[in-house]
Amino acid sequence: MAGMKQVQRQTGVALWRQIADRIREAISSGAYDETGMVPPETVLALQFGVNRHTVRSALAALAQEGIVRAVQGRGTLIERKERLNFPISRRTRFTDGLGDQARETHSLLLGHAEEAANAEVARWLRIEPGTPVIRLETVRDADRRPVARGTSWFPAARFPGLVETYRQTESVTKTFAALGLSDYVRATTEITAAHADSGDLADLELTPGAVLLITKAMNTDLDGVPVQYSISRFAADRVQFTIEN
Amino acid sequence: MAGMKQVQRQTGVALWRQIADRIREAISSGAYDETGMVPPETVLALQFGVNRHTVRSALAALAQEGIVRAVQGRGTLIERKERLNFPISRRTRFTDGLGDQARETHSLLLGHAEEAANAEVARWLRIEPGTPVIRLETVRDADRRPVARGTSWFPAARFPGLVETYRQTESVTKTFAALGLSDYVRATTEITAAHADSGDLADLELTPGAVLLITKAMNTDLDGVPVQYSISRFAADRVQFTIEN
DNA sequence: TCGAAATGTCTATTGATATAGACAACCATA
DNA sequence: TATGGTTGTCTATATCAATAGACATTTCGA
Repeated sequence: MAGMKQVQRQTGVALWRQIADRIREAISSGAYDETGMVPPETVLALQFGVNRHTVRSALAALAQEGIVRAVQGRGTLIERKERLNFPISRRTRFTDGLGDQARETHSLLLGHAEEAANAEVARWLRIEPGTPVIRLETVRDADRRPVARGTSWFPAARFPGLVETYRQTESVTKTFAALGLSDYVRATTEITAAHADSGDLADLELTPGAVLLITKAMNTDLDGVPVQYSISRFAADRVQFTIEN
Repeated sequence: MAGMKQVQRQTGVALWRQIADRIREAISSGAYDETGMVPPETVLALQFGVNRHTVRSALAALAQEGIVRAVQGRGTLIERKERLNFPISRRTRFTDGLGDQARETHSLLLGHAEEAANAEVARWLRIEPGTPVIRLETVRDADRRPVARGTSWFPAARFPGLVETYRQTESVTKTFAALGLSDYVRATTEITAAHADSGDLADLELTPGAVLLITKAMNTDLDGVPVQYSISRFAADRVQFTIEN
């Protein structure tokens, strides 16, 4: 069964990085749950058909991410393996959706602006291009680990003081409530995937080549009037989405 | 504005591949729609802060994928930029969902087997582990381009002759209809993202490091009894999902 | 306490990646 | 048809990625 877990050569992605990605995936899928450890370097080298030093480079990268910890004489221990689940439904809310999956969640406001809606934002919010909108740039953490970074736009006229309220509540739901919108629903969600860009790498503490799940979502009030359009970029190795119909 | 589009060095992902991924993304987002061409190599080299030869490696990779075509003396033309949209709803069907986005769709049956349900399949189909199930391995094309590869499981007792029917109809919906199940609904969809593995690279004609959207989906009959569980792996640069609530 | 098994460190060599510069070939158009 | 702008090709060099082998160090159990 040697060489079963194949890697590709000469493709612009270093073998050690491909192997790191495979092991990370294997860890989060529970493949090593019995021992709580990654197989020995020599075994992995045999499985992937590469030199032991190449495996060591991969494990060093995972150690850097805090996923594993090597102990001389014992082996390489798994430190962390969770993947958060986000339900997507008419009632989708970021923090509530996490439920008891995280003990602690935070939303850090990176920046904000009041600006004129561009064509895309105007289309989603169903307003005229050029209408004033408020833009928020946020990073969301769960248990001190960044999970997603996002940009949200809101019609400016409807939500005066939104920025300050959001900064205090760290919650869109609470901000809406404080500004007189007691309930809202998720109308549309688009999901794509892509590689992380340099901004993602910094904000989400990722390594290049990392995979993102990207959502474009629109929320409306109970009359169907759009109140929020947001683009969120999730670290794909930390989350999954669930849709119940 | 030089060096605006940043790339990361010494991270196991070659610069030319990072740049290829960025340009691919820029193309599909319509950034170069005005000219129908990629900017000149010297301009890209300046933007990314790399040598022109490095940009050429990236463009060569995109040409290999059929996304661009370089013409000496003129520039590098964009050949293809589409991204298919898959609506996910209670009525989700693969081929119908594509609507008029593709002129021609195919489903190639790679393999099939009758086997005992493992723990995961049993849980999703709500049957006892060990119950006989039929497994289908398929690759789906749209306009001659592979879009997704998938594995589906069906309760064997309920659908005798399923394999032969599917091979003829190339459609789950038509197969169900032929076997007496006139209608069904999508109950649950889980979405994750990951890097392509070696099987994906071959079946979907991808290059290593490519990004996949992965769905685990369960369909039921109108009484809520599971009739199909499937894991599908979509080439992320060719598709997006839309959820309407 | 010895030995097996595991990670840590070092040297050396080869091939892929990236930079640098120069010039050829080709296209559109003024 | 001359020119500027573009892609194509070649040489040379430095650095990173990967292989190979040897041996040290640590842990754990027989």
